[in-house]
Amino acid sequence: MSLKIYNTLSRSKEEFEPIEADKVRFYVCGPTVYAEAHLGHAMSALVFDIVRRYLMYSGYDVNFVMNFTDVDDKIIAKANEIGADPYELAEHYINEYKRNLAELNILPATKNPRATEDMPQIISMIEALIEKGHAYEAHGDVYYRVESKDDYGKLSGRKLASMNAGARIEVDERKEHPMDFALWKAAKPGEPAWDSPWGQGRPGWHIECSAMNMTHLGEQIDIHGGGNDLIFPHHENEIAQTEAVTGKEFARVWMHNGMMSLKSEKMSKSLGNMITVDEFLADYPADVMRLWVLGGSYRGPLVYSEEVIEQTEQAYKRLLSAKKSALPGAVGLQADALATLQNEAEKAKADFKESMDDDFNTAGALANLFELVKVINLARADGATDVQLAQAQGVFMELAGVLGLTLEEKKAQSASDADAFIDLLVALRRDLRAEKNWALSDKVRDSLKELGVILEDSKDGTSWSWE
RNA sequence: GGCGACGUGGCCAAGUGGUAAGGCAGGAGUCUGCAAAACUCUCAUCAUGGGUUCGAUUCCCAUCGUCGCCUCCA
Repeated sequence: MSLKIYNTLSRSKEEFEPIEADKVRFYVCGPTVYAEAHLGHAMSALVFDIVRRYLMYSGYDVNFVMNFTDVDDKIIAKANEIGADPYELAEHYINEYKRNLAELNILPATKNPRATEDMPQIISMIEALIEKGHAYEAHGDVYYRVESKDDYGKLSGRKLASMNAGARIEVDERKEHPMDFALWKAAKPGEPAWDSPWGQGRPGWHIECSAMNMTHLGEQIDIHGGGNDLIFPHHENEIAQTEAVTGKEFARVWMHNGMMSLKSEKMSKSLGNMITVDEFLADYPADVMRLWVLGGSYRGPLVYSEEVIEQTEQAYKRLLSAKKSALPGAVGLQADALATLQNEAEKAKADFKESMDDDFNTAGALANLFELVKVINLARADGATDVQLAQAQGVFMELAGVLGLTLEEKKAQSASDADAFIDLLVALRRDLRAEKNWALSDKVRDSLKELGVILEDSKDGTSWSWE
């Protein structure tokens, strides 16, 4: 079995073959940092984290670069609005973003380049484009000439002619063609600006990604990812610029995640219908967010609703059940039953890989994981000992880890302090139960539940856990 | 208007030319003082209408519906 990935460029699944064997050059478009990260950002980041983890699991050495757009109209506008320095504003949100990623158990990028830190490369790339006739200067601005290459539009499947017809944007007269886009914008008074051959100014949005790609990964990369809202114009323009400069194919595979929506409307900063990552994580473990994303197809939309999140939370609890220890009085499995358990675990692993190899079919992989949960729980119910469960549970945790699930149950702040008292209550309750004082023993159980401690009785004793 | 995606049980969601994974919820059991957990059993004919085929949910066409992009956006 080999990995197949859906390539937006060809609109089909293709066998994945990196440029250099065993190495993957992976670039993902990060956010423009002027506001808190919302669940849509989290979805995208999780999708590519899962892709990256699976590539690593498959033996690839992954060089994962995600940029931050830290100079842009929105950042400047927001900074002016609140009277802050644009650079510091960006700095603030970059740190917040990184904190959110860490909380979501997303592996840190190999590199997080920022537009403002690669200015010389951006400028020299624009110079190269002008030199080759793909760009032109006009009053301190520099525009990319979309008609200079005849494959413009190949990613998004658009033809210049048809776009022209529907253009409702006011056409800037300095442009040769309405679709020409800015590589460099002349500075207006008070805006952050850098020196350039065309005067003071700042880079356009698309060129920074091209320049950062080239600087940090090289002229050609294996995978370029981002939200599907970036296909046009952002990624289309990135391809145009980069290929115009290098004359080589830019990215082998273009991956795009679907959008998150809230009540049938795309969640976005500009629409204001967003739930921030912090808001979500205040109520649910990071694993629930990840599990929710894993439950669907990364290319499709994800619709937020309380009901779905609660369902996901229940599913999460079921996943957790596989980790539990053997029952107190476990007598051990017969040899054939143990063999079945281990075979099933290996089968789950093989099925899991097969699912993931098919364009990261996480919903299928998750189903394979749940099948393993069932097998483990069944073995435990049949009396398997901890030692006998270990192999299957090891496979289970390995696969969960590939998906980035930690399955760590959250502990109360002062867990270590409380433990002794809870143990004491459980011991007292055992005596109450021995005396068949059900009223009091139930009261202890109910009261502890209100404090977030779950008691579970079995004929061999009582176990407890934090909710 | 142009380009694209999608429409599977109450909810979420895989998948296949030969009658449909998994999760949540529901129903019935086992276990238990009770509860919880776990386990067992149970719950769909795949938007609609045509067509191709021995046979389609899966291929083609049309219709309806939902969503995304075409402007900043993960």
